[in-house]
Amino acid sequence: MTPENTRQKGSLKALAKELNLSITTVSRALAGYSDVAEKTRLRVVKAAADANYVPNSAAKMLVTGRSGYIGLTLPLRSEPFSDPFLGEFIAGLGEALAERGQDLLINTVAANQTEMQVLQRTVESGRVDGIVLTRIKEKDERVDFLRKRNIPFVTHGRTLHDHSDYSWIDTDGEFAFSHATDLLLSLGHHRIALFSITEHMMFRYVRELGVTQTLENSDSDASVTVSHVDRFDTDGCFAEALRVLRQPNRPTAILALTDDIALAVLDAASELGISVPNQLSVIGFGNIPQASVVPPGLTTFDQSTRTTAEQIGKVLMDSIDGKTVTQQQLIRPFLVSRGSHAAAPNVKSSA
Amino acid sequence: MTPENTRQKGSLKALAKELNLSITTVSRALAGYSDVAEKTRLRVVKAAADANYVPNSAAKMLVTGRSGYIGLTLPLRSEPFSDPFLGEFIAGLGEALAERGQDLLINTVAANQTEMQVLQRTVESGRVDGIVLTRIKEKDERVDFLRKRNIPFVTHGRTLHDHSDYSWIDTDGEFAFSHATDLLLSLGHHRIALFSITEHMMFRYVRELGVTQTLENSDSDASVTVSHVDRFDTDGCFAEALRVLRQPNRPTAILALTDDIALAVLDAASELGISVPNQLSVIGFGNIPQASVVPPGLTTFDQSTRTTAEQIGKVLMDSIDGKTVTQQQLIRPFLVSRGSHAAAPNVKSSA
DNA sequence: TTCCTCATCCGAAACGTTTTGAATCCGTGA
DNA sequence: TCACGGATTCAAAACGTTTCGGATGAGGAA
Repeated sequence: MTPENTRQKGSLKALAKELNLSITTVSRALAGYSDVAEKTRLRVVKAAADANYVPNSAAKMLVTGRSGYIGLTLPLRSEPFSDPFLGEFIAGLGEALAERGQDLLINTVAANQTEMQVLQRTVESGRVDGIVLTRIKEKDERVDFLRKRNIPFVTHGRTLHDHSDYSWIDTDGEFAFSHATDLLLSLGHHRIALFSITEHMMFRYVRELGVTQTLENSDSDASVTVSHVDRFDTDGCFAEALRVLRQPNRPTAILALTDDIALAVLDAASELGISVPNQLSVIGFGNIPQASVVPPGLTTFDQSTRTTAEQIGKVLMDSIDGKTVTQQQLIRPFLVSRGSHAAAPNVKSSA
Repeated sequence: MTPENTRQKGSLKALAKELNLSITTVSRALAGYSDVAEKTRLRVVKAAADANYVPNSAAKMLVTGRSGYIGLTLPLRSEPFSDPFLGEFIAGLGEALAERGQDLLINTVAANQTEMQVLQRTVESGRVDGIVLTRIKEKDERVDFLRKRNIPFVTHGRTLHDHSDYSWIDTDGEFAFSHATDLLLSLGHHRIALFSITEHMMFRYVRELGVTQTLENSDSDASVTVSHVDRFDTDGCFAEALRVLRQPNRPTAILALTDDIALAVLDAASELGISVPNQLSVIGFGNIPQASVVPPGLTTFDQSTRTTAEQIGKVLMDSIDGKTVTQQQLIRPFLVSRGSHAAAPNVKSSA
């Protein structure tokens, strides 16, 4: 049905010759400059459409110095396989970029190189107009590099110090875990366990802070014990949960830094015949797909990954366009209340 | 610690001047040609490393005609949000490409354009050396376009007709559903319902085929009724499941074309107080994260998305290198046997 | 000495755009 | 008739590579 006009050799030159015009004029006509007569502009546009003309990306890039690409480096393969976060994130990002005509360039680091090398090559080769960084560590050399290199970038998450002079979007983990702690306290829980992670990620820091600060500021005599587990090691999480739950004075509530960990905790509870939420409350973070179907339903926080990614895309676009100075945003996750939390057992003992 | 040599103005020209050599020689030295003296080669390589030189991507692209990018167009936003498939797929693909130094270029289609337009622009602008296509329809114009355009591409899935002259990797859905049907028959099920989808995707066709063919070829008098639902419309799936399960002679087993649908079916069964697997067997496809935690555990097929994506990457690389003719592969999913299937109730009635 | 070969290096073209600064054309007012 | 100005158009440079076809120089054979 459609013309199916399959060009092979595309170029302004060919178009120009066909139209008896100079390359300059054709180029400017297509770009919509006002110094080309309306009549010829129409001629050119029509011919271009007929010839199925699309400007060569490399040539344009070379002369304008802009590629139209945003760089994102993929997590290393050591990271977990089934990560719903990644798909969501990319989808959200892609959408924000598409509106402005940018595309997303994804680099995976090969076996024989480091993420920093990939990042450096990507930036120095002029492949990208901007960079998105995820999984920010408390101290992150990638941030230092990009800052020094003076290329637009936005991070998902932030470093512990010196995060005032670059743009970032972060999930307000402190708020979430503070909220969760308050919730547990109000339900009469006194012995709380926090399952945190071993990695030095910034989000670990703020989430732990949310718990400890809230506890300190409360007039409750509740206490929290912290475990540090490898969040990608399900067996390890499970084992630690078993250990904690077998203690004589076991906690009545467990806060898990991620839903994956919460899942392992639920498993362990089930293994030990501990009923959730009657004998144990569990609250996670992330609202992964499993959360809604695992019995009795995991109470957790939704971090609206997609929205966050869209925000990141927008801020980055602004930054590339030179429109704004640095922007920083803390996005509040919201509690998804399901069946895994309840009032503490033995409520009688509440002062 | 590191030199932190922040170049701003990179170019062969600068390097050449610094070394008192011609641009040609520097270029050829870095490329490892044999017509540059070993001694100067070492000098050049050292200087390049010191200067932190990375060749400009656009310039290279322009002259070589190769970008080093593989194109992947993202599903439209109408698709479901939480799709673990996408992340897996991109991760697998990225990994295969990284080994050969290719990167992944992701295009999202904006609101005012079609996927075909995006694809065409991407190809015609010379942005990519090859294309990966997913979600193949029974008849797919994208395949036709790429074939005509004569650019390397590999599809995940295949079209119904004429799929012999291009490269594809597909999941053997026919095998899986044939297997599942056999399994149900051997467990004594006579009334089977198949929950299929409304879209005209190629995978629908082959999965349905697996069921019907197996049934025809068996000497059982079992029958199958087919429902067509919108797989992204959870409520619709649920409603249809309710309808089917409320029938006087309701099926004793349900095959769901995807795990999402299976989840809705499990929900409906639970709503009606029908016990799975005692009164109803349910088998899905995809092995999404929920499958392992939803009670009583969803029996389903794992399609090893990551491996598939890696294969696609490899085949595409071969194709770009001109190494091979078309390659086609059917990857067998494997059954993940969990708690949602069992022998049919009323086994006495087996002839 | 002269010529040839080999090793090494280099100038210039080419890739397909965008953009600058100038050229051309036309009508109008003097 | 001539100069001027505005509206159009264009030639050429530039972006940073790769590569083709020599150029240069040294050493050895005739």
